[in-house]
Amino acid sequence: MPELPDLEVFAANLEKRFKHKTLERLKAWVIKKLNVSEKELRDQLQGRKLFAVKREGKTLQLHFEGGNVLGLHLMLHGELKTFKHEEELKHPIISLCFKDADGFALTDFQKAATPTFNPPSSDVPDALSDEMSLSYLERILAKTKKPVKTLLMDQHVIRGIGNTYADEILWAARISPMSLSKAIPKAKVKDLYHLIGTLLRKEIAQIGGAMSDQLSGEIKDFLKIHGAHIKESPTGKKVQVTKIGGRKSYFTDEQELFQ
DNA sequence: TAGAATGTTACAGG
DNA sequence: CCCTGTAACATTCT
Repeated sequence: MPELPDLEVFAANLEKRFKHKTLERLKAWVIKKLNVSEKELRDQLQGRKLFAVKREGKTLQLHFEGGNVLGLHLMLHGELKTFKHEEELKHPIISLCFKDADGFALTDFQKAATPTFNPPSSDVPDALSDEMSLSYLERILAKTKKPVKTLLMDQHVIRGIGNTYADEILWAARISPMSLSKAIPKAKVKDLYHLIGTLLRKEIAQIGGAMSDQLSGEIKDFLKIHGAHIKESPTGKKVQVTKIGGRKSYFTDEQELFQ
């Protein structure tokens, strides 16, 4: 469920709760999408200390003592749930019990959320990484006829931006989400580039401030146009709705359509 | 109460 | 073969 800013906050909050704790027991409830056996996961991770939790694209990565990493992708409906007794979990995918702490689990009623042992590193730049340069954005936009929103959300091109923040970023940049990627003028691409970084970072700070130490939930308080309940943009223009790539998209006529 | 849900992927069609 | 758009996935919530 969460998008990049939420995941960033969850990563920080997982560290707050579990950093330096030893993983006592791991249980894989749904193994269909796991890239290794439950036994190998246990052999490699149980008894090890968690020393960092990072966000990479739309995944969380748990770094354990010994150099092994457990990646978690929440997909559309995945959630992190703390628990005292794992039998109480609804739709668990994988659960982790730590010494001298509660456990936490990845759950997903759709069974789509995926744990990955030692996820391979990616060449695709994360939206908040140094590799995400203006020249890179110019290059990929020039290459495609897809609507710009579709491109921003394409995880094979930029990692981390989802449906909600694609709308938010494009409204901030005053670019219509339906704009033909290659038709966007250079000056506008520059605006877009800077807004990706500043908007996401601002959102992380705001959500972080509002979340205390939560690991789940959605804070939509800071969204400006994405959401059925939002009728007007902050500048008082009517919010319009359409579907792009099968996903609801919110925009206003303040956003210029390039085609 | 039928439809929508912040994602990804396989597949169809051009 | 490359590019783009659509449907399916399984369940819950409104």
